[in-house]
Amino acid sequence: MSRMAESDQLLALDNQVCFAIYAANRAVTARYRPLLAELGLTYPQYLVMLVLWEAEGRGGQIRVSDIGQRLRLDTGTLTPLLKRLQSAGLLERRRGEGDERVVTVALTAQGRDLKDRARAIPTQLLCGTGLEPQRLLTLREELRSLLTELDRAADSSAV
Amino acid sequence: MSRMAESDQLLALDNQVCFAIYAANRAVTARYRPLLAELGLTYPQYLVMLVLWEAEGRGGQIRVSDIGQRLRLDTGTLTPLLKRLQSAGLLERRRGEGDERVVTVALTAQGRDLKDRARAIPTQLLCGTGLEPQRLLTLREELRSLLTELDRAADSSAV
DNA sequence: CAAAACTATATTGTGCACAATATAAATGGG
DNA sequence: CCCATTTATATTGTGCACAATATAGTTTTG
Repeated sequence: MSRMAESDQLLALDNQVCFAIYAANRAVTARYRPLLAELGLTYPQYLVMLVLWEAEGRGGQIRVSDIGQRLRLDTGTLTPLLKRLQSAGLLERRRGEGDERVVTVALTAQGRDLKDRARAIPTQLLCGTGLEPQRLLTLREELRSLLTELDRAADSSAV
Repeated sequence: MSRMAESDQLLALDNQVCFAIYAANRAVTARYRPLLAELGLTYPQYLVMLVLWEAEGRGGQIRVSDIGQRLRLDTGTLTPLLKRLQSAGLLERRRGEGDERVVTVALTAQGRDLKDRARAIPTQLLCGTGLEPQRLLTLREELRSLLTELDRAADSSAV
């Protein structure tokens, strides 16, 4: 079939799982983009809002580092992103009373209300694509276990 | 189990396939980062080099738009990236002789030689993580078919 | 053949990601 | 108690992504 050397097959773009993930990730976020634009959100901002909406049921206060841990993002990403969400009026940032190092994030009424409009997003996305829910569930679990193994590998090679 | 409303389940972060892809993508590229740093490449630069190494077997000349089509990236991403690879001495960019609008990219000797060092990357990555090749193949195929269906959905809703 | 439409790349601006570093505050040991 | 260490966030700088627009060159069409 191919005249490529075996060692070259390992470098063929179509054989790279990493490229499949990379391309799929961008295709999926591109699919979200027009829907989220109606809410005035980017995709990473949407993920932060998901975390904040979840936190509502557990007191409503959450630290920047908690968001970072949940989304695996560092402050270099989150600080400016949260400031933009604050400018948009969706949340407030406050220094912790007890510990002055901590910054606590809390939704505003506007931020809470946005959840009602966001509820339509997952269904809209699914309907627009015609993807089978069961296949997506399988894919999600495989990606999750990939992530778990990458974490374990990273831990075992840590200093 | 959960006291969340059903409509809230759809917005739960852990139920989002999109977040699973997003997180997995960043974890995988993080895994590549130290290996690619030894070659002086970032992850997107590595992908471009894969395309160029493949093109070697077919004449060695490739247009910017060909790279863009293959990687699904636009010129706003590729132009500065290619300039950085050119500064690194890995490739040359030339205006097309026939059509002055076209920019052709060709590897330098140094760019071609880098392939020998890159061959170790896929194996190194696999060994470092202990992932089973068969599961990765399955995952890759599922991501590919997801991408195909997203493309079809995008086409059918196009103007 | 000239104007319009199209094509290929470049530029500009915004918003992530992440490394490296800075700053400030809390904590723990001598 | 004081200094070293640790912790939490912020800042800076580099490099993607992508929308919008610009520029230049080619093709099509009246």
